[in-house]
Amino acid sequence: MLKKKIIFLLGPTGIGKSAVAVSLAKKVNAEIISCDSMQVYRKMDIITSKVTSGQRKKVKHHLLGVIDPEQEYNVAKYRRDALAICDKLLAKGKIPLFVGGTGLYYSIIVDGLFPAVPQDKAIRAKLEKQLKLKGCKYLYRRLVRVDSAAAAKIHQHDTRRIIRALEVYLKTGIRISQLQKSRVGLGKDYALKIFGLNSKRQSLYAAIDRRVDKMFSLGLINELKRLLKHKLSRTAKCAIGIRELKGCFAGEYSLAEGKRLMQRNSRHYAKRQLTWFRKDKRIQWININKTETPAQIALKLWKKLSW
RNA sequence: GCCGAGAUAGCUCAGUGGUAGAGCGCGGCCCUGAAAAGGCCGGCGUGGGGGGUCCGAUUCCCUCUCUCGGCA
Repeated sequence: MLKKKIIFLLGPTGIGKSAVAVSLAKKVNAEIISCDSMQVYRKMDIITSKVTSGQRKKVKHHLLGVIDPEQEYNVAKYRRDALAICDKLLAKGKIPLFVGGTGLYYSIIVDGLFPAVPQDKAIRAKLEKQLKLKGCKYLYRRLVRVDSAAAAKIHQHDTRRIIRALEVYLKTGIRISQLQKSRVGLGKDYALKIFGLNSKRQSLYAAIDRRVDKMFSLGLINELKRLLKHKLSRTAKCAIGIRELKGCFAGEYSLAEGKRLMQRNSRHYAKRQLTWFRKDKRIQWININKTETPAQIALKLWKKLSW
């Protein structure tokens, strides 16, 4: 039996994935599923560089602006939502084209997520209180006692992961290091084609800087002022630009400085994305140069789509 | 032209008579319910050129070059 096809288009922020994706999707009768932790939010169009409504008319996009910024969102929700859409597309004969730069979201789609241990607010609150009172070393030592395998992988300053590992253990009595061994991805049942877009670091960084400039000319400030009237969830407020520009609004530094920080943090983010993707040997990398149009790049990808 | 200040890591600068550091930048890495988050690691640089003093100079002295400020 022929396996059903799924395509992934990955790459760092600002590389130009979105435009290429639209062009590719038209060629192969695909619909796009965003693989981006921030573009899921409503009212955050400019700040997250969502594709224009014009492009959305050409190809159907999923998981763009579907969550209110007051709501929290996370990997588990993404996996649930994305796979539901993926199934629907496959059922009607469309190819799902995952496009984005959130490495973890990509990974839990392709490789799976370990059995559900949702957050537990009460346990978290307790752990966070202990963190404040006794410091991260105390929590780390606790983790070493209950799950030394997890502790060996987590740095003692990485409080987020220490807390999660403890949370999982306290809630279920099972070690997170044990649970992490069982994950089921798509690879077995589907034919996956995974592309990564990259370019010279220098031109990537230049593109990122330019894109931030463009956000400002598109009305970033107004969008943000409107957005900040809402109480943002702790996930939504992580989008690059919010923290940076809040400082300007508070009069701590100039707008120019805020923009500089946005550009710098976006560059750092791109670098981390590349580190994440680099170790995944399934990705077929396409190096692009600035003279190529999205359509030309899409054509290149299309030619590599022999299933 | 004269007076003053300076010339040290890609940038801004600190410091010391026994061959150098900090921030930023930059690079590498980790990653399973916050992931655009969070965490870790990485600095041999002709200490502007030349000469002198000294066991030894980036550090003291002389000189040249350049930069900045002031005066003409």
